[in-house]
Amino acid sequence: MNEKKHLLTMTALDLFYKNGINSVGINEVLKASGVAKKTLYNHFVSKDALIIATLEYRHNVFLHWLKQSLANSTTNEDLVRYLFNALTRWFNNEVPELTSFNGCFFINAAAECIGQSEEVITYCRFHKGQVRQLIASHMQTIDEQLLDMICLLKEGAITSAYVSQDLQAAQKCLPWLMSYMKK
Amino acid sequence: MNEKKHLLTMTALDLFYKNGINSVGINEVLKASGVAKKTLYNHFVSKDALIIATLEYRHNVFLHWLKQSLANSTTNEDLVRYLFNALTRWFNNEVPELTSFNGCFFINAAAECIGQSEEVITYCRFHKGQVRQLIASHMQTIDEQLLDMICLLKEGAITSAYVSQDLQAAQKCLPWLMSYMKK
DNA sequence: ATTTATGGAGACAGATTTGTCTACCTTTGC
DNA sequence: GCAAAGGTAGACAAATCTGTCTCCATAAAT
Repeated sequence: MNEKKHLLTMTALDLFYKNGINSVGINEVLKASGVAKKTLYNHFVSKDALIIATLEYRHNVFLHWLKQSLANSTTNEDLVRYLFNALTRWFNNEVPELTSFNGCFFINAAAECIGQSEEVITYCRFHKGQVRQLIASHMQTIDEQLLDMICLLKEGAITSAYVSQDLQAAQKCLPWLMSYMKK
Repeated sequence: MNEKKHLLTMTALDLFYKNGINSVGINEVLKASGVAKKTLYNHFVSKDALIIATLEYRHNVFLHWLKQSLANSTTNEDLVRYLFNALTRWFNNEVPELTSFNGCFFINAAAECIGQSEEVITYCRFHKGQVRQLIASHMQTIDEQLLDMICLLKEGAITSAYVSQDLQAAQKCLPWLMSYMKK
C-alpha cells in the first residue's frame, strides 16, 4: 500500500477508535497525519472508504495478534487459557499494538453506523466470523457447542470490560470453561 | 411527566434506537412528533438532555419488561430459563414494548458517545448494574459466580444476536447453564 | 373579558462537515 | 533541463445541525 495512504489509515484508526467515528472529522485526521486534503481524496473516494480501510487495518492487526496469542496451544484447554488470558492483557492495556482499550472497534463501528452504512455492519460480521474461524482452527477436536460458548463469553467479556469497566471479565470465564471441558 | 415532553422522549427513543443517536437530528424528532422546536427547548436544555431522557425511558421500559419476565421464577433454574427465553423473544421481535430489535440501546449509545458525553456512558453503566441487581434479586441462593456467568452470557448473546445476526444466541446458553447448576 | 402561560411554525445565526478546486511546490525519469 | 506525477496548503461551496428568537394562536385562570 502507498505510504501516505497507510499513514492516513493508521491515523484515522487511532482517532476513530479513541474518539468515535462520527466525532472525528476529516480535517482532524488530516491535521494529525500532516497530509493534505487532496491527497486523502486521491486515495479514498469518501470518508466512508476511509472508514472501511480502518476496519480492514484493525482486522489485520487484531487477527495477527490473536494468531500469535494462540500459536502455542495444542489442546482445547490450552486454547481457552491462551485466548482469555490474551483478552485480559488486551483489557488491561498490555498489548501495545491494539492501543489503549476502548471496547471492540467493530462493535462500536456497527453501533455508530446504524442506518448510515450497510458496508460497515457487513464488514463487522465478516470480522467476527473470521475470529470464530481462527479459534475453531486451533481446536483439538471440533466441538461446535464449545465453540459457541467460547465466542459468546468472549463477546460478553469485551462488552463488560468496556461498558461496566470489569477488567477481570475474561478471567471470570476461565474456571467455568475449564470445568466444562473436564467432564 | 408533561405530555409533550413524554411524546418527545418516546419519539426520540424510537428514532435514536432505529437510526443511531448521531444520525438523527433534532429537526427529525420534531417533524416525527409534530412538536415545535421551542417546546422541545422548553423542556430540554439541549440535545444531550433529550438523549439522557431517552436512556432513562428505555431503562424503565426494559426493567419493567424484565421484571415481569422473571416474576414467576422460584428457583435458579427457573430464573435462567425465564431470562434467556425472554432474551430470545426480544431478539425475534416478539416483545412489542421493546420495539424492533437493534441490539442494546445502551451499548450502542455508549459506543456513539465516546469522548462526547461522559454522562451517557455513566448512565449505561448504571443500567447494566441495575439489570444485574434485578437478576440477583431473583436468585434463590446468591451465587456470585453464577451471577457473573449469567451476565457475561447475556451480554454476549445480545452482541452476537445483533452483530452476527445469531437470533438463537440466547438459546445456546441455556443447556450449558443448566448443566452447570445441576452439579 | 382579559391576562397569562403554553405551543406551533419556522426564519435565522453560528458552527461544523464533507468534498472540490485552484495555485504552487517537489521529486523523479528521460 | 524539463515534463509529468503527485503532494501541500487552504479557500470555497453546499449541506447540515444545534440552538435562539420572533410572531402568532389557543386555552385556561382570574
